[in-house]
Amino acid sequence: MKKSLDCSEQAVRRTAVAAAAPLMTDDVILAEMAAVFQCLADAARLKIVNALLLTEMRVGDISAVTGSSQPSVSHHLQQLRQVKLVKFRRSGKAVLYSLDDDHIHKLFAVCRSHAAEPVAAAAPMASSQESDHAQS
Amino acid sequence: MKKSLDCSEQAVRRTAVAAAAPLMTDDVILAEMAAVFQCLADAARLKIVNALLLTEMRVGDISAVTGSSQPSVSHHLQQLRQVKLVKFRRSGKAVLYSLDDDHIHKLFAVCRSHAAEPVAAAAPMASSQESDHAQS
DNA sequence: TGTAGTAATGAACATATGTTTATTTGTTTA
DNA sequence: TAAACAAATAAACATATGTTCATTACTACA
Repeated sequence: MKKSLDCSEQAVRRTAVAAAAPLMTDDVILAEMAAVFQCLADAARLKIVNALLLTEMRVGDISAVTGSSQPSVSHHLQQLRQVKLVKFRRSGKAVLYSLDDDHIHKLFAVCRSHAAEPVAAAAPMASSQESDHAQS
Repeated sequence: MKKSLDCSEQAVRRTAVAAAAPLMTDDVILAEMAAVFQCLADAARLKIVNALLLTEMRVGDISAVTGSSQPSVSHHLQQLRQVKLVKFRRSGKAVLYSLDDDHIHKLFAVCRSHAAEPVAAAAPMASSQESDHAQS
């Protein structure tokens, strides 16, 4: 077990890993981020966001467009408000909801782009395991 | 109840809402997106992603850096692989994990930016309700 | 071949989450 | 002020999720 000026891949990695710890995002921020992603981790809420990408809407409209019940939409909107992804305003007897800032637009767009990506097109190479996708 | 060429705000909104439905993202894609966000909706997994933003690592390294148990990290990595956010390769007896594509970098960055945002800095204007944040 | 070292799997548990139903709150307008 | 409409709230239920502990499967190397 003697190593002097070890430049092996292992050693390089060890160094990188050691340097990683201090660069980790603060736990409080990570928790906030998790809450934001959590809000987007539901098809019903994504549908709501999708609807609001197009125009501001009343709760009832959203309910109609997405097919979720009124109380359900109301609950979802509250969660989305809590993480500041949507905001609302009153107009007459209606409460109009809309997306809050630009982050939500980006998150939706990037994720859709990722989700819509082809599944690495099952290339006809031998019969290597096609599960998941390791490489090498 | 007679309206001819109604240009009221309500009517304009009704039109927009009606036009929204056809523009909704496909349900299958939305489900995929929800799965992706779901993977990011956990502080432990976000911590793993955060670590991998910096360098590729072995499961054991990730376990050490994040403070999660080995089986827990392994489970999380599988979820992340399933939605193609991370990939892996073998190097000797180690299995090295890393982030798969650029989407995950963007998602993490945008979300962190959103989470780190100031809470609308409690401006000293009268004593309007400071809960959530509606805007008149 | 056999023994470490490393990662994946599986079962079980406690907790968190989304939906429904029923009800309440708050605005508007007649 | 009372009726009508719209949205928020609450309780309850079934389902999903993350963790732990124990065990199994690989891979490399002696």
